[in-house]
Amino acid sequence: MVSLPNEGHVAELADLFRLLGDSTRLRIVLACLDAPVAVGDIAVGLQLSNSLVSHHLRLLRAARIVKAERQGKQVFYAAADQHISRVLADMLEHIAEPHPRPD
Amino acid sequence: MVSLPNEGHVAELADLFRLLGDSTRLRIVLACLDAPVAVGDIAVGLQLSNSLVSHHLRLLRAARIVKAERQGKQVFYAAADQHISRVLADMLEHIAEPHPRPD
DNA sequence: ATAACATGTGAACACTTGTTCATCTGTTCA
DNA sequence: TGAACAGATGAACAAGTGTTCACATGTTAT
Repeated sequence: MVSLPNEGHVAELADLFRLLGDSTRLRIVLACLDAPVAVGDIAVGLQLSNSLVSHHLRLLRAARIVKAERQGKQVFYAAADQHISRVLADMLEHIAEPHPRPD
Repeated sequence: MVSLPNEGHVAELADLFRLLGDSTRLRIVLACLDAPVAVGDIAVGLQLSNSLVSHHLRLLRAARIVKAERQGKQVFYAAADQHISRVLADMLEHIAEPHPRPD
């Protein structure tokens, strides 16, 4: 049951979903879902350029999907809160849902 | 706790989020979240052209975010399953979450 | 059959956006 | 101070996408 969000919240909601709506960016979020990871390590792990990862992380951080914490030369990123994990888990369940007959 | 989705699932996940990532399309989803609504009624309710609503509904239906049911001349659309509502609810909670300090 | 209504669809446009490259800021250690 | 490392950022381009317009499809009635 979702109490209908007002106009402003709809735009904010859409912005969040749009950020998760790119495969590269989504993989970055998934990479730092369980524990903080440094930018460079994300880049290596996903085989992306540091620049690209950094660009995406900036957007994700601005939307508070991830949070950053500096440790020396490195900056570690992690999922901002539990809700992000839940959103992902719910959407995975949606995918897992058997699609019977239509359309 | 999210068991890491494989490559194919990441793309599928991203596609779903991308569809919810447009304000117009998101409003359409919200409009038929609780009960089936006809295309024309959605258009009137949101002040959009029938054509635009239809275009969006096609994408949403292809991704099984909404399901369609014909009744005479009209076609009623409704959210496909509970997971969609949950995803939206979780993301709303994320927005409601107080953002304490950083940046 | 025809008309009227509801929805679907293809093409075309403007606009947005992901990616790369080059450069810059900031931090640590010598 | 300088060099070396980690990350951030702006510009520019290709590719993708939301919207409109005109027209097609399908359904119910006369």
